[in-house]
Amino acid sequence: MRATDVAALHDSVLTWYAAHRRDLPWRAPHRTPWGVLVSEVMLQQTPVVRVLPVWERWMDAWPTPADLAAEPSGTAVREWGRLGYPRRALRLHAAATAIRDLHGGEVPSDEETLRTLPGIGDYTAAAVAAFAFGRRATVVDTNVRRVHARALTGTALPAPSLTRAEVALATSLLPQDDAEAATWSVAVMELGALVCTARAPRCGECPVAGRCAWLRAGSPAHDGPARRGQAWAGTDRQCRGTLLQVLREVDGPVPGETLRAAWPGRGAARDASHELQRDRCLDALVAEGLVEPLAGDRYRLPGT
DNA sequence: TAGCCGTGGCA
DNA sequence: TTGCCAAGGCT
Repeated sequence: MRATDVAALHDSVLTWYAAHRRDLPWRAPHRTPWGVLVSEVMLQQTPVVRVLPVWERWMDAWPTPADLAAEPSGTAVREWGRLGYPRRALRLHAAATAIRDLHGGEVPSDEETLRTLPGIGDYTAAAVAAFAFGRRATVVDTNVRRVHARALTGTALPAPSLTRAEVALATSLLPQDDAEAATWSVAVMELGALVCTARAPRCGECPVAGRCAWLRAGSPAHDGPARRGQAWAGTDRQCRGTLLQVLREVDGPVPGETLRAAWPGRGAARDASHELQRDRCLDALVAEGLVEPLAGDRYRLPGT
């Protein structure tokens, strides 16, 4: 893109963002780097509306990494509630412990160090560096990828997995100034979340519609390989979720009998293969540290 | 690297 | 109703 086109793109999106941005608590002026980090982990594959109440509770209970690290890991898993992917809670607890023990209790500000923390990958490291510390970092999430795919590449959806070319494109669009770069990143993400949505984009409200390559091409349908749906009914994921839900909702240790009765439910679905699946999933949860086995065939969330 | 890892709302 | 999707990370 020509420099003048990039500048016009910046102006359009930043002006739109200033007028339409949501006042999310992790964007408030008094936010802390820890609050930003917690929000970014919770937001991984999880909608904002579901994160909001859990984030508020977590920040009230554990305003610093050391506060969370002082708890048993199972407490983090319990307070994670139904956000999904509960291993994130475990990793967040481990990250808090590492921050306390290895980084003087302060969230690191550079991407490289952030990436060493459990549960912090390329996206989250860049997001924390940018949004918590105002660093110039290339933030590429699913929203950014979709906006770039449409507005610049002209396709309905990005490729299944992130490519080097996409990262290079995002970097090429990043303003030189640190603070402006961070605002640009969150603005593009917000545009993707509110206007340039996956299923029914609101092109009539889009500040970039006039220069959108996808619109100009006639909004062609996605022509790549169909996206693989994630199976659910009867899968290990459902089984693990069911077992963990029992442990979350009960205070203290649960008899193995109670746990086993939760899967696969009642009636004809109960057979030997389901029991094998159930036992395999429980073993895996224990191996991953999400469940702690106790003497006398009892189980609990670790340390609780 | 492709597959796995939760959960719930919406078109 | 059901498949798709939501601020990914890990192996």
